[in-house]
Amino acid sequence: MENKRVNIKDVARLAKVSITTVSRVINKLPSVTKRNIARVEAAVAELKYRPNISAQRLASGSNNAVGLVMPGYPGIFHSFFAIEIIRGVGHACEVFKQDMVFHISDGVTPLNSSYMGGIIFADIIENRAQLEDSLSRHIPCLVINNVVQDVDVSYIAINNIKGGDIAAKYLLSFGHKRIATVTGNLKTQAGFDRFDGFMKAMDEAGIEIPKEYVYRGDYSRRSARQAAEFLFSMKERPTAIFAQSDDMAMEIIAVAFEMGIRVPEDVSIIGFDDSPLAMYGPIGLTTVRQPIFEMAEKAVGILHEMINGTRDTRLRLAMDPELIVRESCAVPSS
Amino acid sequence: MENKRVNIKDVARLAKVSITTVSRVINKLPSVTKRNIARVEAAVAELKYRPNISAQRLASGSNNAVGLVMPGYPGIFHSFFAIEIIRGVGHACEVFKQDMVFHISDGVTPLNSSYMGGIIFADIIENRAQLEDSLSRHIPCLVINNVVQDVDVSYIAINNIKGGDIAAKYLLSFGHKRIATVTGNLKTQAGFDRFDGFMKAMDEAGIEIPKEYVYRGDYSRRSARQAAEFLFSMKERPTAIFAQSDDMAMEIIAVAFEMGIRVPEDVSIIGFDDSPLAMYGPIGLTTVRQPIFEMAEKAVGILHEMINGTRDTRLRLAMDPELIVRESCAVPSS
DNA sequence: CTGAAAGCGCTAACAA
DNA sequence: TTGTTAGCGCTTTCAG
Repeated sequence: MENKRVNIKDVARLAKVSITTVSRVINKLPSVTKRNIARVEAAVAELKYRPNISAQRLASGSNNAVGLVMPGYPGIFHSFFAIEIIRGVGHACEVFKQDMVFHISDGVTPLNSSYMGGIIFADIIENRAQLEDSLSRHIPCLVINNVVQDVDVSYIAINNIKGGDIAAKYLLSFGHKRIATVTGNLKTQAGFDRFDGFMKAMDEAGIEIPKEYVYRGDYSRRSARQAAEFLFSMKERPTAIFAQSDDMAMEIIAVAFEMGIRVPEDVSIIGFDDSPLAMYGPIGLTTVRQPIFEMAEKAVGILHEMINGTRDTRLRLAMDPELIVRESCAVPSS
Repeated sequence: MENKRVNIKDVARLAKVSITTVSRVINKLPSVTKRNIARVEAAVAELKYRPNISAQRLASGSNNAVGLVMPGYPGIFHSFFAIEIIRGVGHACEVFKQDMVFHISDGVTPLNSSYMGGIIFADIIENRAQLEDSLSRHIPCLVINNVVQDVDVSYIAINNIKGGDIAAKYLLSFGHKRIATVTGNLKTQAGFDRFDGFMKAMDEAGIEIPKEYVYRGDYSRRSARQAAEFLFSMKERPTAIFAQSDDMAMEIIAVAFEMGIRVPEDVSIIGFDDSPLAMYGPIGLTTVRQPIFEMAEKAVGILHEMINGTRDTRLRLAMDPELIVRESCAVPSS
């Protein structure tokens, strides 16, 4: 039934060379005559031979699959963030001709780390144990999307403080004074930092944000809807709102439409993410773009260097977000 | 530098048993005394030993990583569909303790199939060659989300014809007569089938759909917006619209709001997908749910059976979609 | 119930 | 440039 897999020996036999030569051709080592290369390639083609990767790894000791470990909390897979990471890592792996072993982590199941040449941890939340375990095995690890202080590991993060700052300054540039914000989950580093950067910039500008203008959301559309209904029904409505995710920003705009409030004439809205959603809808959403895809791509490159020993110092990198101007912000009319 | 990995021998030495016994404990084979199990486990813990998967695979001949190959066309990663597949496969792999090797296919790069015990192809579009190649190597393959006729391979698909039928019948149940549809990409099997099922049901019910009531979209929000603007500005407006994706349905609703057309009073809208987006927005979207996650999960189970020879007959399964009633449909007022 | 020994398919010295 | 040979770390008969 299971028709025996063709192996390197079969190829060697057919090509009338040694298995070493076949191995050399497969690995594109120099020092093989053209004639032999041709013979081997012909045999490979005829037999449809594919090297057994497990054997290659075992024999060579090398291990070129990059692991991507993502937290599995509900909702993450609907987030733009998660998708961009998968895309970025996947794409870079394609380029580096490495396999990507994808692991949705429950924080408990141990990783088959022997399998992976290196591991990228996206967002350390509950999988700190896995990270430390892998580290203790001397497997190259890289954390993305999180600034990690308490563990000696390289990371690439997004400068969310700067992101909050960018949003704040942009709103201020129009002369807004009554500025509200709908936060993401403040327990996450990203959520806190965006908020922090935003508030600091306001402070520096001498703009005071009253408590009622700070609505603690959780990135969900539901929370944004509640926030919008609350803010829009205030006696003294804000003239600008910084929503800490595009999803929330879009929901706020939707509520505004429903309530007959015009964007950006009556209220300016700025989001965060530059999700593709931001381009559609009734009005283009001005937002702060996070280079998630680029971060993920870069991570693979760095990991690559770590794996082949080109890099051994700890990397701490925070990538800067960028303002994307569309139509949802303007000077206040009131 | 690279501190030597601990291997099964080290564990055996420390536990004072043979490596065979260690292997047995690792693989949870019976026939090991409790005492020895304990000794081995202690040694494993102390040494932080992890079996080398490449060696395990090589020695056992087995190969338990499931490959997931997805087309890489632009936009796919923003689709609800793709995410659900990744989640479903990822989750099931976790359960079966298999690794998931994720491959974003460009249709050209050959797969490292020797790596995988079996492969799940999501949506055969441009990667037919890879599928056939893998098949010719006798690697268990399973196609999901596509009915495949011309290749002898098992598949699990969604019954989109039925889905179209469900949408049609639901709209008809309210007594709608002027019914329009905004199609997805009709070149895709899913798009065509939904349209087909819908039209047939209309036909059977004796309802004629004029040409202008069929707007050929492409799943994009942009196309939906155009469709909505077109349909809503007709002299004889449809009283109900079947949008062949939730994304498009949401956009149509947004346009309706902008134009002051009420949903569902003036126009009923039914979507397709049951994307999480459908739950938010100004009004709950009635839609047809596709069991994508379940399909992906099931695929892993089936593949598992194929891999260990429990199943060898070709499987052709189409899973039924299901109506999800929310608030966007009602009896026509005009 | 346990252990010795023979590979799994491949790479990497080392010789020739 | 090529081939011989010894493992890589583990599983799996097969004896004991």
